[in-house]
Amino acid sequence: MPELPEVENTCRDLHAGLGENSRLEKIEFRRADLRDPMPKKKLKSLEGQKFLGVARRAKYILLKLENGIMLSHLGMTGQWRFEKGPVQFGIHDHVALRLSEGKTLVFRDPRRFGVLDFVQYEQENSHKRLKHLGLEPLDPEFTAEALTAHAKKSTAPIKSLLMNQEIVVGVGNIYVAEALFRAGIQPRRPSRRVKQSEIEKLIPAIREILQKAIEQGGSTIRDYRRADASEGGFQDFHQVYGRAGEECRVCNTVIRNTVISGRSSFWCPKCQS
DNA sequence: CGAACCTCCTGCGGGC
DNA sequence: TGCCCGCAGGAGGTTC
Repeated sequence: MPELPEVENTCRDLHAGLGENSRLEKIEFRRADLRDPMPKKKLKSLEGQKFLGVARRAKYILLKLENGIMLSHLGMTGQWRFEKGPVQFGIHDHVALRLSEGKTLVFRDPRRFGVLDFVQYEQENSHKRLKHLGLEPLDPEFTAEALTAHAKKSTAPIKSLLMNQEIVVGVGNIYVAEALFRAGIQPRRPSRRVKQSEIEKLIPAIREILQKAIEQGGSTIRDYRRADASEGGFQDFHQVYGRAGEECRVCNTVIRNTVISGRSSFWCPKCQS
């Protein structure tokens, strides 16, 4: 489900909902594993500690407490939500963080592709889930030069290159489609054959799409919800994702869906070459 | 080695 | 109406 804009909004919601002085009173596990077994003991060691902040790295959420970091990934259907007072748990509510003032933060994840892990402060860059991550697309280090260096030596379709989290993070199946449309590049083009001038368009295209999506609260296709259970709004701005068979809003050509590495890939045959 | 494929899991929408 | 199939926003492991 969630790509950078959805994770970023989740982080902002968590930051706002936790406020200045929230404390983790208790963590309750309603099952033992998500994608992997959760490190119960290590996470329980965070009980009693204050939340110091919320950060995002790639599609990971870092809940920073006094003596360690709770790392979460939403997978396809993960969701954090705040509850006040007694909680009516659903079957897919797997973890509950009991906070001060009778508030609870609930992690729900029907497909259980999500992750909840523990990271020590010294391991922020060396933890196994964080150490292989590539550039943040909204950071200035994500440049045409940097992307070209990878593109030149890759035969993979440009779409796959952009979704490779070891190269650039946060871009998933929705936003790669939208960014390639904006840059006028076919998703199947071999990376090494994408011209320098096109890469130079791609960088701002990715940034602009992600920024706009963040501003709109992300895309709600099915499961994604903000921490207050409201929906995102960027799905209304999708130019190609999920629009196979419909007309391109720019040139009226019928949008196509091609399978690349087993994933749906939406594009306009006229606007993208 | 890189790239494609497979897998984990549940729910839902479309087609019959 | 009801059942079955295919597909879904991720990503790590396996295979070729």
